[in-house]
Amino acid sequence: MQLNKEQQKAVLHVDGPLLILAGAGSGKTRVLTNRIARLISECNVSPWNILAITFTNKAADEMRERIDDLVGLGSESIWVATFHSTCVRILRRFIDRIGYDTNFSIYDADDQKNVMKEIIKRRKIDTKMYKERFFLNVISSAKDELISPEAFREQAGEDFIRKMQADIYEEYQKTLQKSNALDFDDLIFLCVKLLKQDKEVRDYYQDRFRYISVDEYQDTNTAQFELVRLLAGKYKNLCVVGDDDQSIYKFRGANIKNILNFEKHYPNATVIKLEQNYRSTQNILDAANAVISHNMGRKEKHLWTDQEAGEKIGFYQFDTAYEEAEHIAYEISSLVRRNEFTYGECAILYRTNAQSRLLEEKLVSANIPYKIIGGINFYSRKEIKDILAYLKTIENGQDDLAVRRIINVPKRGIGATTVGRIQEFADEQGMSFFDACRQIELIPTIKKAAEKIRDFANFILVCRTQLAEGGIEAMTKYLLDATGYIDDLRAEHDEEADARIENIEELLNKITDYEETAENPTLTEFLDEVSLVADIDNLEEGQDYVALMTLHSAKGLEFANVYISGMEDGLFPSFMTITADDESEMEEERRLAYVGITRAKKRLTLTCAKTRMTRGEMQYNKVSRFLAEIPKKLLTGNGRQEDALPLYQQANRGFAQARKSFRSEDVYGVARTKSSKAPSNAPKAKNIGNAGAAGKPDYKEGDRVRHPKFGEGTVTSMVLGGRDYEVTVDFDDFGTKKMFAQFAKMTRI
DNA sequence: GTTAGAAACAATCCT
DNA sequence: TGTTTCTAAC
Repeated sequence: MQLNKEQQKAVLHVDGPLLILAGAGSGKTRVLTNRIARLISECNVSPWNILAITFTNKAADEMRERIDDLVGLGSESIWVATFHSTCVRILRRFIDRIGYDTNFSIYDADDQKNVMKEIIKRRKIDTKMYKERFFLNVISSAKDELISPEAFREQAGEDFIRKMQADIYEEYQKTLQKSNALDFDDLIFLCVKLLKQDKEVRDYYQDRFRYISVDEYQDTNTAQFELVRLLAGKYKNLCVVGDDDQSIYKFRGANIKNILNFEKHYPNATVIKLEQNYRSTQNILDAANAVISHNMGRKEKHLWTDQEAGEKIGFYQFDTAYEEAEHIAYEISSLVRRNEFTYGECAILYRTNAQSRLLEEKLVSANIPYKIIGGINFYSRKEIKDILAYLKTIENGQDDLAVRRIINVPKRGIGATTVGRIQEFADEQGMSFFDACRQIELIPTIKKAAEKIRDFANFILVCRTQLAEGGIEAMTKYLLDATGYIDDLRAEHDEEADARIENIEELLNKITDYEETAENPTLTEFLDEVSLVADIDNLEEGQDYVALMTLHSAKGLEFANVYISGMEDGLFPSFMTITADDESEMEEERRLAYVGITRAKKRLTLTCAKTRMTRGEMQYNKVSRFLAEIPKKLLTGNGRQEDALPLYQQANRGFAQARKSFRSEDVYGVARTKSSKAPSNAPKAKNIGNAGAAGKPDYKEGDRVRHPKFGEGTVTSMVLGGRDYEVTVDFDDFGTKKMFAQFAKMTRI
């Protein structure tokens, strides 16, 4: 495919700041990659001097691949990375210049919460009034805005609450520093601090990165803006790509002004608009344009396509969310059967992760292969976090949180009281928790547990030797063996434990894979990679399954056939948005709708339900107001736009209070009953996509089996059809179901 | 110190 | 409804 005029103009631009306003589906990645390739082949730029920043690893990998294809030899020295991994790489080299150790740990949301919990306990703050989340949010937005604890205190003045927040921010930051740990926001914040403070480091990177590109620029926050400004400070060969209409990350500090005011920040900037859409049909594009046109204060764009109108947009309304999910599953099933789409071409999008459950259930019973992107990250599962805490302890003994997590896992008879005493001693002496463990005989209050603690500390030291001698994989295997972690799980003999074992094996695979592919594998680097994976990174292309994800995760992706479910006022736009007295929040929500609609290439279906269970409560929602914004002639299906709040009433804020909400008992007059005893909270072992290798199932006709969703049942028939067994099971609580063995995660009992 | 069962609480969206 | 925290009993 040829580049169009505007695309060419962007590709040919070499020196000076460049802003590319790229509408949805306008081929921005092509432009970015082609421009970089040309810099090298035509303009004599060394690959070593090029930096390309993205937001997700997936985007980075994709860009890397495409650049590799274009550039060939030498492309490996181009620095293509996410904001966070870029900062980690810089900090791993130079952070010792600002008071941390270069083998710092990275704390995830869970770790942050634990740190905050302790601070709150120590300060005897009433958790009813102030929750951990509240303070963490305050701290996070402060860091996004590059406000240090000191600056925060200054700004607080005499305000009581602000002063309390300042105290907590300061203590939180001290705790992290003492553990030699950085949270996600620190990665950017401290990198900016380093570059600002240290001229030598700044000069080094400014000189190295002569050509910088930033993708999804509309999502940058103040800290990221500053980082880019510092890096590009010398040569100012900065190319940013973005679309203000797709700015959907205000809640994590994204500042839309970064893109809107680019020309002010970089006065001689060239601006290029990419307005031809190569992705969607005219109808889809018309709907997207109609919705987004209700926003004020955007950069005017005229997205157009030379594709034909295509199918109308489906709009379906159901009585319950149950039926909604059923319909989607049924439709996908028949479209695939008629060879109109493959599973891999279909995606189901929703506003909140919680909506995935129902959809999942219906896809399972319709035998549709699927993969849920997001929800619980693989690396935040209990068993994985345990093992990683061991690895972190081995890597960085100062990481108190990691040490305390595993000191009694598996059970070593070291309880909360003992841990408390060690911590107390460590605090008094100003040493780390692990160092206190190593000198346990100095702690007078500990007698009985002393030996156990000594054993634990010695064990960690042995692991360190193992690591040095045999590498990560060998050491981890030794560790699992010596602690009996897997044996303990195996002894539990239930499917939940089995799933955990599988997850650990998966982790081992990742370690092996890492050690085989990395140039110079180190435990630190492995832990970095693990800490920085996003859910969306797990979506593999070319796999034949339906993708389920939130609208946020879907940004940057495209699918031939897209469903947006839960198009209801109160869900999408969210209840929070409707009740907030801030029109800009509604605009952000509308941009999210725009992002969702523009994901579709050929076929788009919007669905909603009149009733929906949320947190055990029955909710009655109107049709989403965004549906009222789509011209009627573009729609087909049983949905009634009239059931949405009419446009002229949408400015009226009073109605939110009138929303009705009953407890389910009140509606049906029945108490809630316990359903089947199948543990629905069992960790989902592996997602369907990986299950392909499964051979013959270990059950046969007449066997009793257990299914994660449907509980126990009896196998009534098993037929080999196509490439997999078709199993029919008579479930005790759910009746008879027919499914493919490969996708039904059933075990014999 | 450990465990199970009950009570309390909670969800936007993400690197 | 699903998950975390609290409490009591071993």
